[in-house]
Amino acid sequence: MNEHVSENMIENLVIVESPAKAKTIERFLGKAYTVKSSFGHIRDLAKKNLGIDIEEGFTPRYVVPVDKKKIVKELKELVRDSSMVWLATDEDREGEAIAWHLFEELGLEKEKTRRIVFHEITRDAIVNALESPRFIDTNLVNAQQARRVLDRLVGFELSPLLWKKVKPSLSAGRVQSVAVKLIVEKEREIQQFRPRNYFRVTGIFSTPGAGEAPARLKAELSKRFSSREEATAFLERCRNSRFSVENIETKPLKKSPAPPFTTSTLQQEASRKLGFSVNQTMSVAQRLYESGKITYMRTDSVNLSKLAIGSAAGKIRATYGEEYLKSRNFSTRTKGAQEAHEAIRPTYLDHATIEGNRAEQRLYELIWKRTIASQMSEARLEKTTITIAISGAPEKFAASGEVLLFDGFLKVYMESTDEEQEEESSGLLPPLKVNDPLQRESIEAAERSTQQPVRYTEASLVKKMEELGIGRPSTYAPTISTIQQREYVVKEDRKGSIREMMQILLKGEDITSSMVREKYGYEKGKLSPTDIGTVVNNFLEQHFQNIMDYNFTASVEKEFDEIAVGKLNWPSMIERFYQPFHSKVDTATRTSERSKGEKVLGKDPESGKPVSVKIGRFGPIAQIGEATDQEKPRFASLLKGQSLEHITLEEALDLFRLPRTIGHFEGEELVVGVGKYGPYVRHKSKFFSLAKSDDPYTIQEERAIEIIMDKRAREENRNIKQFEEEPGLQILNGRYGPYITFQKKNYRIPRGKKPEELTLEECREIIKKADAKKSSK
DNA sequence: CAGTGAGCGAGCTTCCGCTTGACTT
Repeated sequence: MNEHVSENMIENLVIVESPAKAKTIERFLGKAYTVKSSFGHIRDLAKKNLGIDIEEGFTPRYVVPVDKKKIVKELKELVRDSSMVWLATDEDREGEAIAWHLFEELGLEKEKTRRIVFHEITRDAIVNALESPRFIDTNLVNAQQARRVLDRLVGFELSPLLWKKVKPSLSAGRVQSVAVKLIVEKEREIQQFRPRNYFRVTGIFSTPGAGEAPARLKAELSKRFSSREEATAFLERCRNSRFSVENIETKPLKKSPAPPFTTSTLQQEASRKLGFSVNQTMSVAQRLYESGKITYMRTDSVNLSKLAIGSAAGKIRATYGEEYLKSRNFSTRTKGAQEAHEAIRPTYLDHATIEGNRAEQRLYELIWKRTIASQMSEARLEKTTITIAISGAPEKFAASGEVLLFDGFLKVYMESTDEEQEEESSGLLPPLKVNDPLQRESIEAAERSTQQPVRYTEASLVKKMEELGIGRPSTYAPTISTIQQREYVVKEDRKGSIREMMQILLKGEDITSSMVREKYGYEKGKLSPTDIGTVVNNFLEQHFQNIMDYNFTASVEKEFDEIAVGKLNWPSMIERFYQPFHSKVDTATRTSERSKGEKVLGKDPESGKPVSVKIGRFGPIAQIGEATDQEKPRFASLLKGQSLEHITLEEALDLFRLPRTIGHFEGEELVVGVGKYGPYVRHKSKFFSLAKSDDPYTIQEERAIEIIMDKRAREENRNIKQFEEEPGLQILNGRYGPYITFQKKNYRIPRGKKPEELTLEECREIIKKADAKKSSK
């Protein structure tokens, strides 16, 4: 003890993953504890040469990445001054590995190190944890190493193969490639889908009330007709039929609340109810977490702490009354869930709303409602179905209605679904008895079409991935960004089209028919594959069926579980996987052609040469002629929105009409083309982007000049002010409004200041302050 | 930054999962 006496001696150093968590725990623990965070993993496989010594039994080569050097140094210094180090990282595979990496990298001593875990951040949970320490679980760490090594081998052997066989800089991996496959397969289903039209029959009936006002009732026929003739024939038969109540069935119904949020369900509901992208949801949730308003937002657990359940109960009792309360805990059924944390819930359940920006308030409110509702009574309903008989016809009409007897949790929150509701069942039905006659008002046969499969949104893709056990709460959002960044998939809106559907109406004695215009196929923010996504997917499916199988992750997870309990040796598990995998990579490298998705569309009428499309080094291109010794083919990039799959010969030939000269201006040519950044007009070697509404094939000289003048006016407008004494300092108008630029750095103008009235002194002051603020951070 | 696409060769790209800054005019 004497060799190192420091005034800053720390009795206990506790290390957790997240700084926000560290702050909370420090509050619970006394002065004898210093709590720090590791900011996640502090070591990873080296990037060079796989980071794995395959020959040496897959020995991992771990390094501290540059952005972690600082925190590691800081932790090392703290460790030196500490009597006891408590590794309090999460109780799952990754958390155990983080603890082990800390132990190794910080050079901890076994006698001075304890490993503790807790699933919830409450005083009790933490105190209990401190009382029952253990040591690092090597088997669990090995399971993580196996997971890490497998992912590296897959990713770093498949990606370079794609660079050779498809296009540079592409990527493949256990998770992302399967996510892309889901989207490619959905698109295939949609292409194979053939809509079928049918007629749906609904009738409106009334009670021939004596005295009181007649009540109306809408009912649907149990049978659907596949043709206009059948539907009309049915209406003919109804013309003189009598209708009566055949049966009345009343059933009690219960609805239960959904469990509290996990990362995946939060992303889904925020997408459906608030229109947030998964990235947006995560960054808003991160802010709520950091400001202490919600619990941790990356979790697969639906568990609530006893404390939370108790305080939800108090809130519900006080606000809605005892009959609305039903405390319960949910259990997780998700594949591969590791449940290191609680569900996502408000830290303080008595706060129904919070301060913050609009997005934060809305997301918080959603989380609050979902959590509270999960602890509330079931809703009780009564569902009534009335069957209506038709004289002289076997078909029946049915009307159903739901009556809410007790709202329960519905008072607070109702989960939404991805499917569009066909038609909501009506509320209260009129009081009727069996055999009551009904007056037929009208019967309508409306033409409908079967729905094509629905494309994924970001959030519904996350749902699917979670179902398959692919990816983790911390990677859903990044994975979805990656597959869009690689341009495997795009998020798009579809305007939809109009179609005419027939409506046949029986009213009084007349049967009339009319055509009704109907919008269909409208989509917002749906994911669909690009050409590259499809080509890469087909290539991987052809050569690596096992990795592309939806069950691949589930089956390796089973083995990781066996490693985690010490029943399986991790290098031999990896060996068994790697042998056949690597030889497939080898085979594909040697034998397979470059996978270009090449397709011949036809012949160029001018030259008679073949016209084809394929994936080139820079993306999809069209080509006239073939590369031979004598000649070079002509190339043109496909436009945005065009695909190898759908492009026609005419559209491909059109591409070669660009660039074209459309006239002159100020004595120079006006040339229209399509470049990397879309359609442009070039004038005096300057480029001007065309508007979305301009078509490069038809645009005229006059409009091109207008675009040029517009741009010039905007540039003129860009300069607000300059100072003679300081020519490098300018006040400019930018995309986000006025700003100051000086020495390649930009500065915001404080609120309340008019940019054109700023003096040089004031500008210098603003810059000085901003720089000072920055360096202090 | 508004091309490119033949071929050579150097050097780069890439995984999943754990975390938050850095940027944010």
